[in-house]
Amino acid sequence: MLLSKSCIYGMRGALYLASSSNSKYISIKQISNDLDISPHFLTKIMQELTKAGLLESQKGPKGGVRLKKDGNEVALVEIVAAIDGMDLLTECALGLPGCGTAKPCPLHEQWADTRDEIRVMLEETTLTDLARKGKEGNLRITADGTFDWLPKDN
Amino acid sequence: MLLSKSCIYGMRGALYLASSSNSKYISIKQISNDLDISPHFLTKIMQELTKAGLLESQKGPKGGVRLKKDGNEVALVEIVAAIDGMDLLTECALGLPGCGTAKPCPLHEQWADTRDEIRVMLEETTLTDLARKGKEGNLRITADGTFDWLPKDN
DNA sequence: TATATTTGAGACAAGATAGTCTTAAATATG
DNA sequence: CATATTTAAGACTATCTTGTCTCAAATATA
Repeated sequence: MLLSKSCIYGMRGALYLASSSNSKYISIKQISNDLDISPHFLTKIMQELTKAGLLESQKGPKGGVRLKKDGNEVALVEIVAAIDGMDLLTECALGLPGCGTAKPCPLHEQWADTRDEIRVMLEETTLTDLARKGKEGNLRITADGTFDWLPKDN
Repeated sequence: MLLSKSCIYGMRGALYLASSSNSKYISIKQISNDLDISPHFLTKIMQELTKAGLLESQKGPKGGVRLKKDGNEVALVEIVAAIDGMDLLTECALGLPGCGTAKPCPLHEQWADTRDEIRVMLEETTLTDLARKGKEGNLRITADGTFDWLPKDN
C-alpha cells in the first residue's frame, strides 16, 4: 500500500475543506458524515493535521476546522509528511538503512528514479488542483459517490 | 511503505538465488544466515514463492530451494504479485473502489501515471539485472553489508 | 450563568502484519 | 533401515495500524 488509510482520510478531509469556502470553520462531524468516514477516527486524523500546522481549529458551537493556508499553497506531500512521514520518499526499496548514491543497493538506481516521480507528483499537486478537477468533472471523493461539490457555506 | 517486509525479504532471497549458480538447491537456512533474516520467517516467505511457481524446492539433506526459471526471466513484479498482490498497481490512491478512467477520483490522472512508472520499473527489472549490477559494483544486500557476491556453488 | 456543541487527549478494542516455535513429511546418506 | 537434514503446515505471540469510546477543556448562545 502506498499510503496508510489515515493518510488517505486526511487527504480526503483536506480536499473537502479546500472545496468549501474557507471563511468559516466546518465541524469534523459534518465532514465525516459527508465523506462517510468514522467521526472519531477522522477527528484524530484532523488533529494530526492541526498539530502539523496545516489546519486551524476552534472548539465549541460554530467551531470546527479549516485550512490554515490557501488550498493552492498546500501540496499533497505536506499531508503525507504530516501523517505517514517522509519514509516513502526517502527509504530504500529493499529496506536497507543508509541506502543512497554513496552506498546503494542493487535496486537503488531504478527505485530512486521512480521515487522521484512519486515525490514530484505529490509536490506539484495541490488541494486546489484536486478541488478544481473534482468540481469541473463532478468527481466523487466517497466510495458511493454521494459527495457533491456544491459550496458548503452554511 | 511501498512494499511489505515479507515482499522485501522475498526479493532479497530471490536475488540471492539469482546471484548463485542455479544448478544446486540452496537451503533456506544458509540464505537466511547470509542475508541476516530470521530463518523461520524467511522459510514462510520462500514457501509462498514456491507455491506461486517462482521457486522449486526439495526436502531433506542437500535439499533447499532454487529458481524455477532463469533469473533474466523473472521480473520483480512477479515477486511483488506473489507476496503483496497487485493492489499497489491497480488500486486508487484515495482508496475508492472501482476508480478508473470511467469513474475517476480527482487524483486518478496523476496517480495512474505515477503508478505506471512503478509498474514499468518492476516489470522491466529482472533478478539477473540486479545480480549483475550487484556483482559489478559489489553492492550490499544486507543491512551491514556483509553479503558477498562470490559464487555459492558448494 | 447554564447548556449544548465541538475539539483535544488518551484509554481501549479489533484486525493486520511480522516474527517465533512445534510437529509432520520427505529424502540423502551411512 | 536408522538418522540427520530440510521443506511444509500451521499454531501461537508480538507489534503496528485501524477504529471506538470516554472524559476534559473551550466556547457560542440563550
